[in-house]
Amino acid sequence: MQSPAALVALYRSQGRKITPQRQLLFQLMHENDRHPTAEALFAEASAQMPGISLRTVYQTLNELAEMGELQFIDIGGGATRFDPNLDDHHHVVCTDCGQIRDVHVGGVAALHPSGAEDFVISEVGVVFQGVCSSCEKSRAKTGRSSHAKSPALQAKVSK
Amino acid sequence: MQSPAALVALYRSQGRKITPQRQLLFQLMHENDRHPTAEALFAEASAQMPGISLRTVYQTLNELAEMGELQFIDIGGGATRFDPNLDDHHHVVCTDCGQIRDVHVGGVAALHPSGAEDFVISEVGVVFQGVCSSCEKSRAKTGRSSHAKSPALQAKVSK
DNA sequence: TTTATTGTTAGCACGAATTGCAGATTAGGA
DNA sequence: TCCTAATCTGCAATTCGTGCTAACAATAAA
Repeated sequence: MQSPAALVALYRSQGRKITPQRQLLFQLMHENDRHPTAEALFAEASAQMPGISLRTVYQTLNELAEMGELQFIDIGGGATRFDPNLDDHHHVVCTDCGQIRDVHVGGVAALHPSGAEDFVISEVGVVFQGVCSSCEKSRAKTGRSSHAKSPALQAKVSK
Repeated sequence: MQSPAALVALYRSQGRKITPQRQLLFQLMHENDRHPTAEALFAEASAQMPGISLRTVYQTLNELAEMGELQFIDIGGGATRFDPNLDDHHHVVCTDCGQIRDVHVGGVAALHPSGAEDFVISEVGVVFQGVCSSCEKSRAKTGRSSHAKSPALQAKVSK
């Protein structure tokens, strides 16, 4: 998504009001690459603005999504996460700790699905699943093939 | 997933019991390529076995997933859907009506994410988003660029 | 076939995530 | 400063899925 300043201008140009809540959220989301859930963002926001409502966080996120300033990613597992990165990118998910990281992948445009000839494709998303280095370490240490998966991810591994 | 008969044998071999509920669900899921939600499957099952519980449907689906007989797919939009197709395949989603179709995609194994060098990747999933032919038709007919999206998919389009 | 043993089922309460609603507030223009 | 529409907040309601438990039924044993 754009910078907080640019968003303020964009909002103004659309007749939307600039409230302190929105400004705070603009800041917290700007260049945030942690793919937080609404609850997580709410927690961060609450730290700086005690009375803010979770409802407002949801509203603002939806607003920004409608405006195309951010995307929702739903990689199975309860809460929807948001991604302010508008570049052409994809994601890797650690099946152990649940972290999501942005990655760039070449050759995606060359992929062609057979069996969907009657579809007009507009987007392609690739999700890699694996184990991150820190989880890999704890595995080796404890000897178990995998420690407790983030509950949200259990049996949720889609192909 | 395997045929109902094979599943019965598999269940027996694991000391699990063969109940009429399970048998019905085995049938309904076998070669089902509609990627139904638990609710949808429950509706189909209820038609043939009036008293069956939604709880039982969820339980059986989880059971089969644990046994590796089916996978859950979570392409944003409320309910988790299940896929009894164990082949190496991917999905196309119609952003209008929400239908999901299996597709085969070549070259997926050759994709390499840059930015995840510290991950040990185990799976790759590709999701295409587009509009199916029948939705494309209704678009042309009504002139609107897109009719009401399945509510579950609104602003849920992940990349 | 009858019985004993356990795995299963059915329901309902509960929990997490998210949205609908309505009254109280407030940003911004006149 | 005043007005009005846009916002925010808090709570109820909704959706999807799971935990718990008493009633039940599939099997193995007698």
